Amino acid sequence: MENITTPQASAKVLNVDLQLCFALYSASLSMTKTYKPLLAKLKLTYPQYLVLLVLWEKDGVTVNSIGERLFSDSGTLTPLLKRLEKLGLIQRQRAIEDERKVIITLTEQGKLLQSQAADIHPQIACSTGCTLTELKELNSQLILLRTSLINKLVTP
Amino acid sequence: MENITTPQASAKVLNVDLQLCFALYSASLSMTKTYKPLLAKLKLTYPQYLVLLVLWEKDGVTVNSIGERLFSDSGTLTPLLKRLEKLGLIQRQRAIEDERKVIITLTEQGKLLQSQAADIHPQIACSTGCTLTELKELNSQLILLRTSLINKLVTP
DNA sequence: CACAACTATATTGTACACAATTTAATTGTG
DNA sequence: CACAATTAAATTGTGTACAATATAGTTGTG
Repeated sequence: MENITTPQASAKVLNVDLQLCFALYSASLSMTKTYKPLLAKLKLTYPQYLVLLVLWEKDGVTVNSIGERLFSDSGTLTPLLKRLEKLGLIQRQRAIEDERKVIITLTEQGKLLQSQAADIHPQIACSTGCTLTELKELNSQLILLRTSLINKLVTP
Repeated sequence: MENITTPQASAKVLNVDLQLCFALYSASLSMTKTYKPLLAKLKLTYPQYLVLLVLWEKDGVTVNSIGERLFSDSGTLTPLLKRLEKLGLIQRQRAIEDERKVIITLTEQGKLLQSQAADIHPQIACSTGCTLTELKELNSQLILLRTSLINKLVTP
């Protein structure tokens, strides 16, 4: 029977390698580093790539809807989207029916990038050293975890 | 039999929710957000907390050794450590035997913080909605993933 | 229709993350 | 011992992440 209040147990719990948070954090950063050289060929950063993934699915959407999809807000997205605009990949224009909204649309160049990006995912999947089944399993576990954490945040 | 080259399969693979990278990224950000209010009470950020976890295990170490442990470099650590110094939690001093090295030592205040931080991990574990077994399992899967990714980075 | 409340995005400021470069100290070689 | 190569940190510059605030447009209510 473990007693969490003993100094030994407390030290264990404070060991960085035993904390899921750190595994998550370092694995996420490693993943970003793995993407970096592949995305550099397309002159994209990893968060920019995520935004494009969302837009390739469906564009002509608001900043907010991208933010909901990616769990980020305008403070992050506005400058990021301006960089994508400067790269000529998207267009930003105020909605006519509600000028508070900014509609993000892919340019032809932005649409064309999709086919070039298609190579990336399989290469990453290979770098993980996991089988497709393992990847799917880990993916759904992480989504469950994320959902729990977010729910605890909203209603603590 | 799946053929990855069909437009359908390609669209699937480009769906952001199906990509492990995004699950990892968003779960990691959610985790950081969960820690934020708890760490705010100690006036710490999440990366600062990670550095302290390493130091609580063993202090009197170089910047580099902290970096190896946390997979980060001096560009990130130098300013972070200066902030911890300003908070009075650590001391930074050049090693006598090799003045290129900077030795990081916990102050008394920095050591005292450990007991206050002990509450945090159990609270996070609770927010994940996972059992201890599930947490350990996910943790080791993520460490394996990280190792694979880093190995592929070094020797591509 | 005036006007408060709300909504969508933008801006500002702090703190990473990380590549690239610089600085200073140390080590290996002739 | 001189000096090139190496090493450890620090610095610089770009790109997020995110809280807090500001701005501008819209909607609901009397």
